Amino acid sequence: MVRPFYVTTPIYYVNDRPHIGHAYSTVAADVVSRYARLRGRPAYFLTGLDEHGLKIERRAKEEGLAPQDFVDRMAAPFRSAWEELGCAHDGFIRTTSPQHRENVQALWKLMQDSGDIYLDDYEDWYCVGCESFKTEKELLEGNLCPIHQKPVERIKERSYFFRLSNYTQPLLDFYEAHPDFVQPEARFNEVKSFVKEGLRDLSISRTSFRWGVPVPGDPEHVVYVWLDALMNYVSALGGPAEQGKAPLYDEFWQSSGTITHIVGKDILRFHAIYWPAFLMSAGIRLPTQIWAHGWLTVNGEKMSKSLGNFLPPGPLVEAFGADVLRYYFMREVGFGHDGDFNHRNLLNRYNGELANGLGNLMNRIVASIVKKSLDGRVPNVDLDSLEEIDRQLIDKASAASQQAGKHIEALAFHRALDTIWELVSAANKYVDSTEPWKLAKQDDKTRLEQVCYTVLETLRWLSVMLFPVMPEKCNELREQLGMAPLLPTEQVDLWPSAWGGLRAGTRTKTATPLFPRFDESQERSILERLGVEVAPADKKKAPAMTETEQRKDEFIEFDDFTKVDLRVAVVKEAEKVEKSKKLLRLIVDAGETEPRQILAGISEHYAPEDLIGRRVVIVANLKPRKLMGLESQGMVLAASDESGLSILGVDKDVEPGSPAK
RNA sequence: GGGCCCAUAGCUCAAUUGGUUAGAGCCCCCGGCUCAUAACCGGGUUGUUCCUGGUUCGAGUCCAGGUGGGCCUACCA
Repeated sequence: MVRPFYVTTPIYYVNDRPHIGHAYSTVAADVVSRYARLRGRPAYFLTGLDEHGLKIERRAKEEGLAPQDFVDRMAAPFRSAWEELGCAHDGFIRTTSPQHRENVQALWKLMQDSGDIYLDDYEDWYCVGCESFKTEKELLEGNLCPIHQKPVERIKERSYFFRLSNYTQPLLDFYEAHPDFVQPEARFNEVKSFVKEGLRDLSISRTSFRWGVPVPGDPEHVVYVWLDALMNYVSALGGPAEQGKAPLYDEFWQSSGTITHIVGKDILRFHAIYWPAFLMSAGIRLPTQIWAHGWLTVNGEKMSKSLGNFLPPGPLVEAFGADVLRYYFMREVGFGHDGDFNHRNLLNRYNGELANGLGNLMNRIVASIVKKSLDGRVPNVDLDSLEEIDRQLIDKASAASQQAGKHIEALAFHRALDTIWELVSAANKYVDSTEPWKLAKQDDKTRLEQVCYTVLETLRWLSVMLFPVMPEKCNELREQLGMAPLLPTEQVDLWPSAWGGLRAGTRTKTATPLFPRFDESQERSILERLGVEVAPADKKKAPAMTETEQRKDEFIEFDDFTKVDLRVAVVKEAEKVEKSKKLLRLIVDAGETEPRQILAGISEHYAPEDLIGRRVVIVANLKPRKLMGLESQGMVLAASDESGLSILGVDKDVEPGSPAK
């Protein structure tokens, strides 16, 4: 029950400034770690920064700074962002720290001792933005990286390799034995099917830049940034380098505690495949779970610098407060799904749930009825003499507490909050049904006290259950209840389970409403200040695609057909493409000044020599495309059925280049 | 090409894993209340559970096929 709990966010690349995507991951990690602490578990929450790599080295140079000075400068906004958001991390790892570098080298040696590292030549395209090699087929037209749309570079170097191929089966066995290793399940399936295809050895060193951790014993090489980065989860705790004198490492990694890595879905492969393989090789225990969450769009659009909707958390925190933003993150989108950050929606949830729901419940009881009729004090009631309707609310609270706890443990934050709001709603209903204001007028003091106590105690429960998500607001709520701030203590489970924790006679306090409602003009000015364009009359939801539009005609226009430039061409040369099963490389004369190179996937059906001299029909204006590193400047038409494939030709020797129509 | 996931009210999502009449929230309309932040409470409207078939006493749930969407992966010209 008191197993240690270790949760991490990804380490963010310092080249960026913090945005709500980073904030979302970090808040989630903060929420689970706060929850674990409330349950009395020792918890450690790690976040940090990835500060190495070619991109940083270059950026620093551009700015005329030493790399270390550059990253120092870029690190500051992250630290302050997490502070503003109330993310109380225990550790903040930076990959340039000596402790981290030592541990990366220690990991390297452990992997080397296992015989999993060897030296070989490597040549391929490299994208500086991704910090990774790209295969030909991934590249866009003109050798552009598909992610960054920037040119990749041809890099040939001697490189150390990790025998990832040896871990295909061990990984599959591990997945089999740990069916919850990756969440959500659909993502786990993707990981498994990727591994089942068989893994190739991984290049894990670079000589093309210096800004990284030197390979032990071969300082010409720098450790591959992903190996470097993944190691942070262990190095932050002291790691294998500090063997025997790293109490955090012993407590949170080497114990039987839970280790949860929260990651974005884009970096799942590194965490679910490479990282466990590295650890297996080094003989270090594996994490318990990798949780891949989705992406946030902003008002329905993908967040990007070029679109100008790159959203830093700072101004939002300023406008709404950290807890409101945290609440919105956790409430709005199912963890694991993609979601949308929508300002309008945030305001609706704020007014509808926080202000009208929870805030008003608190206000109507504490600042009004209890204050006016009970002298602002928690009444003394006999819990055994409560009425049925009181017990129903208590039962509801009990159920909510249990359910919400389970949901948070499963990182289903939206469900947890859903459950908790059912209780808020039930409590408001309870107040309406019991009508304490009438009891006050009727001088039915005993009943009035019972009703007020029941609501006050419900509020106390809520102040605990919502604490992981809204720590500040919950402590304010507690202050108004006359209670001390929550102080999680190891070995003590504070999660609500016993009714009656609120002491009779406690003096409640009235203060400003917890969540003052925004009226329309306030909403407008907030949105204006944030620079959000608001559609006047509820701009119709993204028009998506209407079903009717999708049903296109079965026919195409003649004009459509004439767009296709079909021509007769004569095959001049033909050869098999090396290492390819299906492709033939053809040089054809299409009546143009230069011959064309066309790749055709017909190698299984035609021998190259049988094609030379034949007339074929080609699509001449097809956009060129690279296949196996060779550009194909057109397409050879062929018909196929179960028995095979047959190239289309002409039955007279028409001139090369003749149009076909 | 191979694979995975999904499809439920106008929107966002539930449905105890095959069990009664498919439910919430938001939105909209009507009513009540007046302690409260114009808050709260009640009532009302909206469904071919994507389609077709199958298994079953019983299917939103399981099976087959199809359609549409998302994702992973691949030498699709």
